Amino acid sequence: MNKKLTESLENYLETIGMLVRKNKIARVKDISKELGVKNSSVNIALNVLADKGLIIHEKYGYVELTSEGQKIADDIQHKEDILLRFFTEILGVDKDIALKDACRMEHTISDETLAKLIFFIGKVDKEASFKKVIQKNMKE
Amino acid sequence: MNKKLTESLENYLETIGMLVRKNKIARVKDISKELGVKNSSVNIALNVLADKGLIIHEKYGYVELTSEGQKIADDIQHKEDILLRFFTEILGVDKDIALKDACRMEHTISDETLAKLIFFIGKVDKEASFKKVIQKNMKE
DNA sequence: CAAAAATGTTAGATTTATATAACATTTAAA
DNA sequence: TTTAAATGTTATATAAATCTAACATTTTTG
Repeated sequence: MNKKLTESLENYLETIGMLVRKNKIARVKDISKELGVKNSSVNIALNVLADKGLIIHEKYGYVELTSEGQKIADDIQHKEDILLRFFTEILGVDKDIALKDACRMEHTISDETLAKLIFFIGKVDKEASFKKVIQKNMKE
Repeated sequence: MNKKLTESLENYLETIGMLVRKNKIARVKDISKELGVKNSSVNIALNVLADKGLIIHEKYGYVELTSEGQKIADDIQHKEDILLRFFTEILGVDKDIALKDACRMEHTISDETLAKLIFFIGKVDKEASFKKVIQKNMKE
């Protein structure tokens, strides 16, 4: 029943989730500022997300995530977090660049590849010797 | 002067490059089959690419890459290759899934992150002990 | 509280990428 | 070598995501 969202809609959901976490509320203005688009574009996207049952948005009011919308927002944020950690902690990519990459790739990475990344990071967290070997090899 | 191509146009260029490599020539029909779109869609994309000076396409004729187009096609293919190798050889992702991921991420990975992946793979190639440690930690 | 400022919404336009359907050209085959 | 099949092109339509500009509502402030 749940067709895949577009990258754009995923970004709206993720941004709403972040704003609610940070400010308790999410407003059209904040979403547009965060994503670098116009209020009118946000409004159109919000209507689509509301139609899909992923947010609640009363006219001139705040935006809230439904539980389904929250789940998707969390899922995307999780993908971003994993990719960011992998790029910075394992590959040693500069943080700003790593974040930009993560924000783009979070929409396309498969569950399988994500699981492998999680496994990899988990191993590095647990096994100090593994971490050491990687740091040694990835430096310079 | 060279604005970034859309993901769609990158895919067309990459596909043309692959077909020329494989069959010596690239035809509209083969491009549409490869990308799962209609001939008419291919035609429109070819007009755009020709306008940008990336391909040569005479009416009812074969499609050729200009040297600039070839360079871009090679660049994208290289990104795909690196991502595919990383996913399969380092992370142990199933090949089919890894290829799909690579085909999507090749359009968004930054040069910096790509360079780190290349470095990582290069180290694994050169340092047998490094490879061993990864294989041991990534198994099961 | 009334006016001004800020914020939100709607209508209509643009761009990109696709499709279908009709038409044109080229290639293959009877 | 003419006709049928395959291939390529064009015209027109649709969907998604954005924009600008006009309008509506809410909030702030003098």
